[in-house]
Amino acid sequence: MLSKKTKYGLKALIYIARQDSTTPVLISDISVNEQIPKKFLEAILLDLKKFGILGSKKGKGGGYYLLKDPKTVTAATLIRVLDGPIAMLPCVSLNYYEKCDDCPHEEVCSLNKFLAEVRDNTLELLQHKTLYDLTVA
Amino acid sequence: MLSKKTKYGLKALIYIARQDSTTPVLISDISVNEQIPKKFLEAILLDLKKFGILGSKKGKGGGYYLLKDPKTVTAATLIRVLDGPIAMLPCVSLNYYEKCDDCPHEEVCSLNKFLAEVRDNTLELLQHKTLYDLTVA
DNA sequence: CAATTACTCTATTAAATCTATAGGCTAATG
DNA sequence: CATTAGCCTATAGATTTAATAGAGTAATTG
Repeated sequence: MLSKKTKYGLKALIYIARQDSTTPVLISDISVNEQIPKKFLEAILLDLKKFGILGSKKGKGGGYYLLKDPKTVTAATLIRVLDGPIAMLPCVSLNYYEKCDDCPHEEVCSLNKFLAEVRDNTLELLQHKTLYDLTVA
Repeated sequence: MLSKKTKYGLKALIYIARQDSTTPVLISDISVNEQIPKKFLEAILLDLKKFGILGSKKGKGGGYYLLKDPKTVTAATLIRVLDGPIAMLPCVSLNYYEKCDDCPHEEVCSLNKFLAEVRDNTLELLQHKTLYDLTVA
């Protein structure tokens, strides 16, 4: 299951992507309209800024805005940034790989093989769905 | 990500399914060979028993054994029993559905629509992979 | 029938993660 | 220079995860 952080983050991004891209969007605006706790949202947006997805502007007329074309931002990227690994086990993660303590031979572990298949299957979908797709759906 | 409980449970089931089905398998046997903390494993197997997947026998010659044909037990069922929902959000879960507090109109929520698609995609794979498949892979 | 074996039940706990809030600070605008 | 709005640090409650301890119960076997 995705964390609330991830759900909030995705909703916020969709919200921002749907607005007129020439003016920044207020945190409080998103908070009210998407029913996301404001302070929690602040932290999430800051995170998305650190990863280069959002930019921000302080002071009057400030707020958050997209740094990238929504058509180039995939759901896979967003979920990884917000939630972490997409894979079901660390030993099968492409971006957050970790060996299992148990499991002496990963190459012949049937669970590993199976979950790699699940990962590829999910990734195929997540990598072709963009933020833009989510704004028009 | 799957919990360790789930990983251990799946490994234990695969281990049991690979043994001669006429004699029960010892907890300690599984624990040693699959490197799973014994006490933790006890609780997991008990869980799988409650859900009717495993049966058990006490005393000498006792242990755990499958109650079902491995070809009829799907990965989807096992993950649900051990880990819970397969869906990425409660509002998109078939077996553990819960409405989002935020989100006034689920029908027009693009996140809901998208994650339902992800769920169907994953389920398609998980429902066709059986415990038997995992034992021979 | 008693000793042994092996699963069962209850309880507890340490650690990690998630969710959320508080309050002061800094930068931009007009 | 006052106001606006994001930034930073700290904290904290709740929940979940992972694991352990120890006594209890049922089945087998000699």
